[in-house]
Amino acid sequence: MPLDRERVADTALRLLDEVGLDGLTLRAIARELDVKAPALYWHFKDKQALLDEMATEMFRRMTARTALGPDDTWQERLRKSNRGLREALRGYRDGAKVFSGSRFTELVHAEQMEDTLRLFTAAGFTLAQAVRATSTSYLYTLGFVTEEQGVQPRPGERREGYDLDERARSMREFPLAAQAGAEIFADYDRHFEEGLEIVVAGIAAQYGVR
Amino acid sequence: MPLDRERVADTALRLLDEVGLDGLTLRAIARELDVKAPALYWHFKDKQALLDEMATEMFRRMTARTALGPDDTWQERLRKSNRGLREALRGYRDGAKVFSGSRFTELVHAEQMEDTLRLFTAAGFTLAQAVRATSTSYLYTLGFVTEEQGVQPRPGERREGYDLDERARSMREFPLAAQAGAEIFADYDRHFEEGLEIVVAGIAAQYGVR
DNA sequence: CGCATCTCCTTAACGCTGTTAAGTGCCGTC
DNA sequence: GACGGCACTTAACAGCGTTAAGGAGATGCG
Repeated sequence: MPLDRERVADTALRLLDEVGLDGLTLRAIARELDVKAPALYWHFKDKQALLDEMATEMFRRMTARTALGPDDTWQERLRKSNRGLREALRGYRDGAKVFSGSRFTELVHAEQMEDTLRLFTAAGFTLAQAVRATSTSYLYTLGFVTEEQGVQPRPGERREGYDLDERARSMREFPLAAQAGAEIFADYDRHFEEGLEIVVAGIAAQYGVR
Repeated sequence: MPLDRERVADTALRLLDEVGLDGLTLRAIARELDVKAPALYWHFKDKQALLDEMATEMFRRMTARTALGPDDTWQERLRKSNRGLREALRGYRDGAKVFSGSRFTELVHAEQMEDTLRLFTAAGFTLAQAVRATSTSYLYTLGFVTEEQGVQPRPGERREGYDLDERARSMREFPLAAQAGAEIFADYDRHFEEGLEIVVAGIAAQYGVR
């Protein structure tokens, strides 16, 4: 049974989660598929094309896992989709890096986008406002998870060199900044939600839609 | 006259802007400095340490270029510092990627952070709120420029494969999403400002501070 | 002065990477 | 039964980050 793009992307995603983006070599992926590295070039024109397919697959799994109610308020839609995005990115080591460094190989996102834009315009937003609202929250989430995974590559795992006590000690001349450490490098779940609420509240305030 | 970390980082930043992160090899940096690649290991323990120094230098130049008034309102402070951050990141090809993939080698950011947190707490925010407000805008900006540079590596330059007409054509089943293209992939300056205003308004609304 | 030490760099090499070229076996069609 | 395309292998290439060993020149010290 021959390979296909999907099986390669699936295996590559599994491996990505184990070894991270640096360890994700074509030879390692090929080994996992019981094949030699150049075989991958039959299915992808280069490594970036494979990464693109991986990002696309991440998005597919996100939409499959995230149930979006058709009767959501725009606020709930924004919360659900951004939580879903965060979970999708956190689902793999370096997920945010891979995702933001790639482009979709298909129009997988058009349908969800259309649906959300319809919901927003029906709620009273102009199209431009709807786009601004959704991208702003999207970009926040992307930035958030990128930084989060810099400290915490996988949920529960912590990269070395982020010792809060030592940070506080070295910053003792800057008491507020020192104290802020606990507020920055811990409890990502709560902090993500708080930032998301800021964006949601900002959209409501800025565009006068509730 | 021997090398030092600063001259290496400075040259590496210049080269980064010319050739991008993929082309930024130790051999190329060394060549630019009239030196062989292993010489760099006298000044940096590995390539990541050099990238860290580059990010630190980017931050230094940002603070040097961005004048922050001591009597700013918190809104003006947030606008200024995030505009400054965006310009700093856009100042180099792949600037956002390098920046968000690195960690500072010194406490360069503690002073500005302290100052901003002081300003925010004086304006009525709790420390936790101040941190949430500043990080949310920071993460938005980081996400924004990361995506921006994916399409537009340098101001005025455009990566291939982002043809708006072709995108619209392929999405003709999804009219809103198709139309949204123009709203997403052009006029980054205005869109950055609008997103930033959303975040500012959200902070005011969420924490009841004006 | 003479010898040692430290600084800063070179030369040579290692294992690994993405990628290309050429070749090989298999399967369906004429 | 020859042919052609599919899906892969083998072999190789240039270039990568990195390490080991060594060497020239300044500096310190008896």
